[in-house]
Amino acid sequence: MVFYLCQKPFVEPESHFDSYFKSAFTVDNVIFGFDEGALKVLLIRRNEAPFEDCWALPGHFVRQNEDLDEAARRVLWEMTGLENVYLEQLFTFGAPGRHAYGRVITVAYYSLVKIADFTPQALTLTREVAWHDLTTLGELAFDHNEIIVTARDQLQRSIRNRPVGFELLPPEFTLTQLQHLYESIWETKLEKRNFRKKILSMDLILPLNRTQKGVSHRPARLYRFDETRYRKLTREGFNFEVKG
Amino acid sequence: MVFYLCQKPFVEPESHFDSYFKSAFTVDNVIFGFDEGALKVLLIRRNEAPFEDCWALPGHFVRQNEDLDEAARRVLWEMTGLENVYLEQLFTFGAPGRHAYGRVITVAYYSLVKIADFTPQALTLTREVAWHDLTTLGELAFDHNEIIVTARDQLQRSIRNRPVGFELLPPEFTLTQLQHLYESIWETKLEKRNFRKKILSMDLILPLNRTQKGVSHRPARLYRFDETRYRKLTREGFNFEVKG
DNA sequence: ACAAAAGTGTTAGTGATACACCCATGA
DNA sequence: TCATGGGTGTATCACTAACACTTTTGT
Repeated sequence: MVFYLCQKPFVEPESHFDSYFKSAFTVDNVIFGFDEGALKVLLIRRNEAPFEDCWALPGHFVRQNEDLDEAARRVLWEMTGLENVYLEQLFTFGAPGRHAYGRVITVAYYSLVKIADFTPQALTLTREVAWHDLTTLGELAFDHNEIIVTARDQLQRSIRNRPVGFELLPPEFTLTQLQHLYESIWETKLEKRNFRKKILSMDLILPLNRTQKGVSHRPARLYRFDETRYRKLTREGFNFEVKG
Repeated sequence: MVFYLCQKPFVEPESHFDSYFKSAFTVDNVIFGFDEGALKVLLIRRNEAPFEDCWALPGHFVRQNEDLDEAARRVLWEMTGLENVYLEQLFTFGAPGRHAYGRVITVAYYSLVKIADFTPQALTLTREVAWHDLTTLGELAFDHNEIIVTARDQLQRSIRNRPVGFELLPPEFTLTQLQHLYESIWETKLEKRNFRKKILSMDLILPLNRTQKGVSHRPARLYRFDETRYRKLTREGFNFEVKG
């Protein structure tokens, strides 16, 4: 038999704890977008040391009384102007020595956005903001290359069971665009007929009476994602799944 | 065209950063075990304020020059005597106010162990160590109940695609034990014949020429997990999957 | 009329589900 | 001999995978 006895703590720090309260933590945001058939990540060029002038993830220190999620949102907004972005916690990186000024661990967040919905702008602590193609990234500040690799792995896993792909596409898209999105994230080729059958059989994307404009071949039909229906099906136990 | 210019940082902290270096971080370990048909978690009774005498996850401060993974291993060992446990990072909890002595964020780790492999013992900072049934947990220190819920959700997801279940069972186990393990983690009932067919068709567990002892009914055959084969198949693109 | 991508149907095989009875052992 | 859980086979259905040709549009 186990007794649970759980009182409210005394607010009376003991002195031998003081030595632990000398660290800092930051948040770093990995924002993915998809454009011109390629996966992109939003980077900033730093305005301050260390790594001044280097490209880096938009990230900065968390304030003393700020929740982590809140800090991630604030920092993203302050550095790039992006607002109302759904950020998900990814992983925490805390190797000693990863920051030159002291012990700093960083909580990485990630998100998927539609590139057309935002016009990133260099604000605080930022010389420049730009979308970078994932396949041609150079060396970034701190351990940010490693963070991006982790985020990309996570993305590869998560598009399998959650319809996250739709978050990266414009509201109206063609099935071929969706297929290319999966192909570029997984770095594979998918079979057109089976992919379409699978996607359409879920009844999650609605055909519109509109088609692509300005292409020099047969224009493709446009579709949009039926989020309401997705939520309903999910409540009923439906499981989204696309195989690679 | 984007230029990447990424120099080594100067080690010259600027004074306006000082205010950020006043936080601490801890690691907390959620160690799951499985015994008597029920899922268990390893808890300690605390030896120091805050929450002295309360049950809590084995967790403590990370040292200044210690990697997070390393700290999790050390703390687990120091508090419970468990060694050589494979810990995986789970999530980071950082609500302001979660610790009475200042801003403390905690990186939670989790692991699955075979209960019989260890004899937990109360060491540093620990009055008592014990396995607790997950279904009858009382109120724990800090936000540890929330951390355990997160770990449990993660466990429910991860036993689907990784043969983690075998880590919780003794090296030799019966198929019914394995099925009960899945059932208690998912809180569902599975169909015996189909479960066995599915598991055996993967050729990952080897039948032994031994059976259960000391049961008052037909004794079940014992099996063991073929880890070598699992690694080989995984390299070849095989995907473990058990459906609920 | 040609180039370029859109769009579609069928078949064979594999895996999932649902279901009921006999077997081996200890008490 | 009875109670208890161990153990198996088959039929149906759903999904996956593999495959080639016709359609629509712009140039």
